[in-house]
Amino acid sequence: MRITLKDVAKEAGTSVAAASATLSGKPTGNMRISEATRQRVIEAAARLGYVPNPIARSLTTGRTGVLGLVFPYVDAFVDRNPFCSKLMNGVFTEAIQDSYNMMLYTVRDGFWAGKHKIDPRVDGLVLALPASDEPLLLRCRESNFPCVAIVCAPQPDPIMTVNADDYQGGILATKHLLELGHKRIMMLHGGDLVSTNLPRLEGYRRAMQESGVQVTPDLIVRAGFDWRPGFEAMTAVLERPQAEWPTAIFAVNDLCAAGAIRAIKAKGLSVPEDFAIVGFDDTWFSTTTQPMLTSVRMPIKEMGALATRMLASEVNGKPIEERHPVLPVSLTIRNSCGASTQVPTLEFPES
Amino acid sequence: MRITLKDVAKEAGTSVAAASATLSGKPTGNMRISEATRQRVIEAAARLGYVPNPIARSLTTGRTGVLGLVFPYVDAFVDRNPFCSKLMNGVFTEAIQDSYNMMLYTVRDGFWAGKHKIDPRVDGLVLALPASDEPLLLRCRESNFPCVAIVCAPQPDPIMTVNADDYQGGILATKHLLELGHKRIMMLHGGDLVSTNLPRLEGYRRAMQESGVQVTPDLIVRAGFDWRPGFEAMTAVLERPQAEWPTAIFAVNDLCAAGAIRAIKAKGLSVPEDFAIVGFDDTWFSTTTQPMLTSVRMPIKEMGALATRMLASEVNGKPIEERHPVLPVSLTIRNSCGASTQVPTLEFPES
DNA sequence: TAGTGTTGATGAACCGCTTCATCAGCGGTG
DNA sequence: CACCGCTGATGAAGCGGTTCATCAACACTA
Repeated sequence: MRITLKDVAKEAGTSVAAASATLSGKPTGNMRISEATRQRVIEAAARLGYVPNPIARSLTTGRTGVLGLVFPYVDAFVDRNPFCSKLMNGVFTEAIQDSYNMMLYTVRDGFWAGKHKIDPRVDGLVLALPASDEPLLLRCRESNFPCVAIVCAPQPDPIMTVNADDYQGGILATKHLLELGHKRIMMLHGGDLVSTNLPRLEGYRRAMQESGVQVTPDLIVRAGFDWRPGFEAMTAVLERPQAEWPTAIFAVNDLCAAGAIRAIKAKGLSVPEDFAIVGFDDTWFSTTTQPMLTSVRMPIKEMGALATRMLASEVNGKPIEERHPVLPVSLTIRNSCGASTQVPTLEFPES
Repeated sequence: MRITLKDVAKEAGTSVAAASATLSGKPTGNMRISEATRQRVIEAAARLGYVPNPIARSLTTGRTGVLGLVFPYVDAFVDRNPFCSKLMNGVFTEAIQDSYNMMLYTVRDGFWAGKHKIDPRVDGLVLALPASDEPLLLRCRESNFPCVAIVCAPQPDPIMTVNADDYQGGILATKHLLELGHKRIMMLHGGDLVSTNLPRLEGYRRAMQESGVQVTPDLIVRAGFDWRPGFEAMTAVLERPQAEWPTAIFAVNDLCAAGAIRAIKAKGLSVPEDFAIVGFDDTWFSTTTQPMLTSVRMPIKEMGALATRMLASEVNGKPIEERHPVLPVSLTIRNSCGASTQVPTLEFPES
């Protein structure tokens, strides 16, 4: 049988109320506890090995000390995209720091969106939903439920958002290729269902335009955020007359870039000799391709951590300086573009 | 304000008890509800948009409908080992199937083991702890808390376990190399803190012995379950006189194998020409190395799913046929051993 | 002495749901 | 008619905490 607060009170010779007040730490209202009683309660609790029941506590307080993390259910994402684990790592680490537990949800078959309401067992939600039209997002807004969305573009209040500067990332990647002398730079983009796609594409366009390089429609090729679409799109490109080939490629993410590299190799061509290529995300994965990927680095773990911290603040009623931070990105130069800078040929996938 | 059961009862013109009985689905005890009342309650609930409060429900029933998944907090594991995400995927998918939610925990700095008791907000735990001396395991045993441990070697009841046949895996890997004509086969093992290490090592020994090949101590080299230890161990080996080099390597997992491959390439040597190499796990990661890894395939996702299913059964008091299943492994042949069989040179990392 | 404050503590209500013991009503039996 | 058994439903007691209103006791002031 579980030890309850009543047991502790009896053991300490006090009332349940007094025991509650001392053990929950905050003598609320006009509740005052003398040092003597406090000690007796604490000792009694220790003697009995008392552990408060968080469920009972939640019922009255309306708070659970649990945050939810919501993922889309896409195998490619959960199972095989290091972006996901890194994000989770960030969320998790911060949650522990803030003494929160994490509940995990996936949006699948309308699991969350349709049949289910927001789970009252969590105080708030971190939404890692790549699309901004996800019904769950709307529901959070309507019911004014504390939540912060990662990588789904800035949203109107009260939803908080955390994003990386995808637009700047697109510019960085493209400029790098331009500076290496490329003109025919192709973008393998991810389609408009994922909201980070657009700013990356716009960054690309902007950089091209600034350099006075024409962006013809054949340079904008639809691929996707995974390996296979990258492979297939690139394969299709290589079936064009050689004169129409690009000399450089900006892929919407690293998996896509890796797929493209495979397609190139499958044709007996090579990177960076025949095609320079830049990816996006720069997780440990970028160091596993051959050659290692030059990639736009997003502070993924930090984004997860920041989102969680913001959520914890919101839940605790603390003010939040910036409700829609956009984190800076940078370019990690490796070997997939043949840049003249000195780059490591041996780098460990640390994270 | 939340709609409560009382509201529904009032709206339907019945008692709270009747409303509860119909909505929770199981007219318990001698509770009987007429079809008419049942309908009225259901309609009232729908009209009001009633959603039961799982916290209140848990308080009385003692059940939460939540399972916990516990990971060790090792960056290499959570962040960068596809084994982890795949396992999580399996656990998750099955949990949803069984209408359970998942809570995630990590064991870090004695977070769980020391200061905290078992969280009563979960009905059971899936423990993905690589070591079998984890205090949390003991605590579960003592308190007879429903739990199933994955990859930490079969445990005495009441703890359930799910394992892959690591021993057989060791045999398969080693035999493959033996059949390719190798004699000097080295094992890069992972040290004895991780419990899957030993059976894999023993499988290796067994296969060697069965073929009458001597296992000298220099063939058993301590590496680890990650990239870097694989790299460093192999680098050290390559500093031995060439005559003492092995011709083939069995690495304790794929990350370790990948590290070894890097070490080999760093010396200007190549795989499989100079060294044949077999890994262990066979996640999508195995197809990203150059050459692609021949690897022992564990049914990781299935293990996660099975563990979860077993746990759900246990929690529901259903009988469990096999409390300590050991799942079969197989060998996936790719290009890292120069096997003569026809192997794909282009394979997508599906999972 | 009566009135006012302050400190320390308590009983009981409450959170929203489940469940047990009880009961009204009613038709069927002896 | 008295009794029984069944159906359908209800009130109230929990579950284990938190919190509010109340209060005893004891100064301290006027």
